[in-house]
Amino acid sequence: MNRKASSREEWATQIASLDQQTPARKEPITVGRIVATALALVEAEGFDALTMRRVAAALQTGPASLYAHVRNKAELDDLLIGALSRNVVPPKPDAARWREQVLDVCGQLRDQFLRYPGIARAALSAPPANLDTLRITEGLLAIFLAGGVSPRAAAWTIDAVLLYVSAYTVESSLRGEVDRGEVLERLRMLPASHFPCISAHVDELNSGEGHERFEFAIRSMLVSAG
Amino acid sequence: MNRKASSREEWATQIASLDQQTPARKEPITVGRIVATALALVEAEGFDALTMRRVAAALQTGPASLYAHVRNKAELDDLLIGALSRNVVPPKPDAARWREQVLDVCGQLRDQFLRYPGIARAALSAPPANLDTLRITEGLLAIFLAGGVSPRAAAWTIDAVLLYVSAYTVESSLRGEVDRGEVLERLRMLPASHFPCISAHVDELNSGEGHERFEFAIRSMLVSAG
DNA sequence: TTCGTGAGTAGAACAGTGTTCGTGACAACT
DNA sequence: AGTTGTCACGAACACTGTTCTACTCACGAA
Repeated sequence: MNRKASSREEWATQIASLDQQTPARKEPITVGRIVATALALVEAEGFDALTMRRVAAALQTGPASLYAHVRNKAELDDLLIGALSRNVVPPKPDAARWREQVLDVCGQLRDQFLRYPGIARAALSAPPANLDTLRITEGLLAIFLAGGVSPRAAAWTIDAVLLYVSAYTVESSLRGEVDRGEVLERLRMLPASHFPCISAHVDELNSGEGHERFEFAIRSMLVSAG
Repeated sequence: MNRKASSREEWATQIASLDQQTPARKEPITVGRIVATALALVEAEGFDALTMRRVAAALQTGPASLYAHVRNKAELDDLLIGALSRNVVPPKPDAARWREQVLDVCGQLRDQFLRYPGIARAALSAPPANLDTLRITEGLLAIFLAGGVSPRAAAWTIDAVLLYVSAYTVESSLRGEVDRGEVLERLRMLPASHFPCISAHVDELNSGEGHERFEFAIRSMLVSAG
């Protein structure tokens, strides 16, 4: 009975394949296709929508099929931030304008993180030994050293800067959901008796268009070095 | 039949309550008890172990009971970082040593985050309008202003500093799991052909005992201000 | 040509997760 | 004494990541 049923199913699939001019063999699943569809999913619906089932469904298969190419979801996250880091191209070091070059690299990374909302959370959880992110570290280190910064200060500043970029983009990603004016309204409601400084400077606290705060923060980490 | 069965159960619970000298009425669930058990859970097993079911089980009840006091898990997270922020006490502003005071507040916050491993992730996702974290912002703002920093620079620097503390503690929390020597070993394996700067300064990249990197980063954000 | 063999493909299931529904019991006010 | 409303909570739903286990199928050897 079982064989008969399976032959019936096979028969049905053969009939169904008559409609497609392409051969019935489906395109094989590769790591590249998985990463590509995952990135598209995150770009469209955010990092929370990235589930193994969603990726598998987009590839017209079940979730189990992914585990032949990817060990974990953690590894998939890792691959994503790797693919994303590959889009960042560090400039050739120019000693005269090394601060601007650092700012440029950080801006590239920030834009990559913001393009895929919420993915920066994965970057914070990712192991620091990812080969593609190390390429960015290498590029930054070259810029710093060309700028005359001591190796130790360079290393520590790079660490701080990369950490800040991740944190900034994590926050910035979910600020998109919440209305920003809402925050300002709540700050205005604070009683001056308990929050004198905040009440007095609520406009300054909420100021900063675009990425002004971002560039301010990065620059402030660079002035001491060198 | 149903009534008979329920009366039987009631009879059984009455008999069971004979053993306890405390009255059968269980201690009521309150927000405070929920937060306290949640904090204990995070302190002992980390943020990933914090689930509604685990908290409910520790309170000897089902998960549904929590939702009468807490809207969401997100709100519970918020309450946790609020309770944790209440442990940070900003010093009375002293214009002469305002930088050290900022470092002190950041250190307090860092230690709180590290005491409850992984909870900093919740701090990054939390809305910025939390009343207890605003208390810290207020304290910092007072210190900055007393130190003669302009309101705008103060506001932006506070933002950057708090973001960095969260990111630092997030990373530091999971570095506890992975062996640190492992990272160093991987860095040593990098080919100097592709990673000349990293290979040349691998020791500097891995240096920094205790919270040296932390204090370096915070200080570097403060030198430009003022 | 026939027969394994081994890699790639998935369906089903498991142990979790956050959250909601509806029932039930208790305390307090009328 | 009766009613009301708040709190407690078992059961269930829709998810999540992950694994087990069959099953297909191209490819190389006898």
